[in-house]
This record gives sequence, C-alpha cells and structure tokens, in this order.
Amino acid sequence: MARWEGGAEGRLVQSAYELYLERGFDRVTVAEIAAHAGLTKRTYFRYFADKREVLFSGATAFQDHVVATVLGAPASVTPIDAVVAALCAGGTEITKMGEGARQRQRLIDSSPDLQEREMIKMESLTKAITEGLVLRGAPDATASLTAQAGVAVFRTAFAQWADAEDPVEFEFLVRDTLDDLRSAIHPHNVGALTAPVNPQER
Amino acid sequence: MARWEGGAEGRLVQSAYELYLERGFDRVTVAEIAAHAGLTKRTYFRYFADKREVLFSGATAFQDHVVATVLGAPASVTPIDAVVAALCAGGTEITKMGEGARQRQRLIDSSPDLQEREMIKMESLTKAITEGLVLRGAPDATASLTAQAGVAVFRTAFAQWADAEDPVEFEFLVRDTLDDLRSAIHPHNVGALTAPVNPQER
DNA sequence: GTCGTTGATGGCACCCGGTGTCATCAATGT
DNA sequence: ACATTGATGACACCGGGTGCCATCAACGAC
Repeated sequence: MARWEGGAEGRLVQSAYELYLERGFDRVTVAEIAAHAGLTKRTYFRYFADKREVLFSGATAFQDHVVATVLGAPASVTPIDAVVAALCAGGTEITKMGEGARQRQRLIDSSPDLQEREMIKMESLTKAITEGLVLRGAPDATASLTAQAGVAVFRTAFAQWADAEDPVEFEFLVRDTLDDLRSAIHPHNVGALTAPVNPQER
Repeated sequence: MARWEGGAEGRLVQSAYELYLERGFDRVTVAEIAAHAGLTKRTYFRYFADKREVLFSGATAFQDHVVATVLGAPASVTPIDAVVAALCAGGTEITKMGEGARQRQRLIDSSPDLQEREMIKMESLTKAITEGLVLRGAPDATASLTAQAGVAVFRTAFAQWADAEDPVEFEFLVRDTLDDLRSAIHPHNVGALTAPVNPQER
C-alpha cells in the first residue's frame, strides 16, 4: 500500500500527466489516476476540485508571481510595459521547464474541456493584473484593457514558443508580439470607423 | 403529452431560461428542463451537447454574422477597424434584445461553469475572425492579435452596456473603448521594456 | 386503405465525475 | 497505554452524458 507514504498530491499530479499524455484526457478516469498513484478517487478529490484542475496546480503561483512583479515595477514604467515585463519574466520561468511545458500545452490544446479551463485561468490572471494596475493608480478601464492586451501578447508569444521547432528566447517573442500588437492597433486611417460603421446588409 | 407538438428546441431553450433564472444554473437539472418542456432528458441531449450549451444556441449565428461583415468590409479599411465595426454591428443587434440580453449576461456571470463556456465561445469567435482577416490578406500574427484586440474591446464595451443602469448606445461604448485601448497600448516611453525586464526578486 | 419507411421521441441501462458521511489507520503527545 | 489528530478508504448517492432499442406519428407508394 502506498498509504501514508506521503507526497500524495505530487504523486497524483505525476500519475495524471503520465496517463493523460499516454491515452488522452478523456480516455482516462479519475479512479485510474488515483489507483496509479496508490490512492483512491475520494482522495483525489480532496486535493483537486475536479478532473482538470490537476493540470493547473501551478496556475495560482504563476498568477501571484506576475501580479507581485507588476506591483513591484517602478512607478515610472507605463502600465502596459509593467504588465508585459511581468508576464515575460513569469513566462521565461515556465519555458525553463523545456519539453515538459510544451507537452503540457499540446495536451491542453488536444481537449476542449482543458481549453475551457485554461481560458478561465487566463481570465483570472487578467482580473488579478487589472487589480494590480488599479492599485498602481491606473483608471479602471485602462487597467482592464491593458491587462487584456498584455495577456493576449503573452498567449500569442507562448503559443509561438510552444510551436517552435528550435529553442527560441521567450523574451524576444514577447517583444516582437507587443510591437505587432501596437502596429495592428495603430490608427493608420483616423476616422475609418465612422464611415462604414453599419455595413450590415452585405 | 407535448410529444409531436413541434418546436422542441425552442421549448427547451425557453424552459432552460425560465428555470435557470428562477433557481440558478446549478440548482436545475437537465431532467427538470426537459420535463418543463414536456420532453425527456434524452431528447434534450439530442438538441444540445450539454447542460450549458442551451444558453449559447445563438453563438454560431453571431459568429458567422460577424465574420461575414469583416469579409464584406472594403479593402481600404484597416483590419482593426473592420473587426471593431463588425463586432459593433453584431453587438448592436444583441443590445436590441434589451433586458433579455442583460439577464442572460447576469446569469452567465453567476456561474463559473457558464463563464468557462462563454470564454471558449469568445475564443472560437477570435479564431474565426482571425481566419477572416487572413483571407483579407493580413499576416497571421497581425490577424490573430487584431482579432484578440477587437474581441477584448467588444467584451469590455458589452460588459459596460450590461452593467449600465440607463440605456446607452452600444456604438459609443465601443468607440470609446477602442480609444482607451489605443492610448493604453501607446508607447509613451519607448524602450521602457528593455531596462527593467527582469525585476524578478521583488 | 394498407403497408413500409422515415424521423423524432421515450425508456432503460450504464459509465463516470463529483460529494456527503462515516469508519479506519498511523503518527504524535502525554 | 491512551486520547487526539489528520489523512485516507469505503460506501452510497446524485446528476451529467451516452448507447441502444422500442415506440409512435407522418408520409408516400401501391
């Protein structure tokens, strides 16, 4: 029996990754994960709220780290730069996990259920960053939009990193992505919105 | 028996809204929704993939409409303006539902499960818009970031509309929000990212 | 008119995710 | 030795979701 051998939570995480990667998320039952870790289904649900949460155990730590970095940025740094820098630093930590991080991302991308969960984690991250920016003195609307933009940059850059064949510096990807976003949003033709604002019927 | 009375899907949607709004999403069972519509649980799952999907039956139509509007915009319009104009037009249609749309949004905001589903619908919308922009000739990265920015603007503006006490013109909210995003992203201090890129330890 | 065919529905058994409740067992302190 | 505490197991239960087959109305062919 593995009972009382300690490290139950870690064993559950390990078992979950092994089985999910081997068979796919929806072809594994919670009871199997628990048994593979020498535990039972009931014990699994004492550590994780549901079947998906075991893959997001590090999410709160990541979020707290990012928010702390935002709050620690000098007041002279603009909100968007503070957010992007914080996400860049946090993301760089993740990329140090190397192939493991890529595997996890591929696993999440393979299941709609897991994508849903990742989306809401990103939403939670966005809201936390927004609060941090408000604490720094930014207006509510600015804070929220800045957080959303920063997270969009992070997601895009991280997806590129995970897809890349050869190892890439995450920081460079983030910088380029932020530049891309800026030029994509830049009002080349001022007032272009006003004229064809209602081209409804075809 | 309501069997063979037709309009089964519509009756299910109606029943779901009534019960969800009355008791809250997680205090209603699918069997109850079906019974309230004179049908059975089994029939419910022939029309909707799961318990949540009944609240998102119009999502694909909205998405298709937005994408079609993007594709129909003149080539002279910039991607971001095309996306925002399309989402503005689609959103204006939704706001015509009035209090019903607000009720639905409050319902979704009251349940994490429903928020997850809404997130993935927004993600689907973002991907569809991205494809549309690529068809218009935009580079992949630009298309994706533009779509994400546009959807962020839409979400922010719609949330403001749903929260507002007095009736507001959705188009004005969208315009203001896009302006806010632009100024939030604008590089006031060029190069601010390079210096404190790694303020990790506190 | 009767007879197949078709499509929508009901009924039922089943699996699995998730929870409430209580029993069990090891470690620890007195 | 004994009580306490905390983690675990065992079990019953609910509800979401599915596979499979039976049933029934409508419709067309003859």
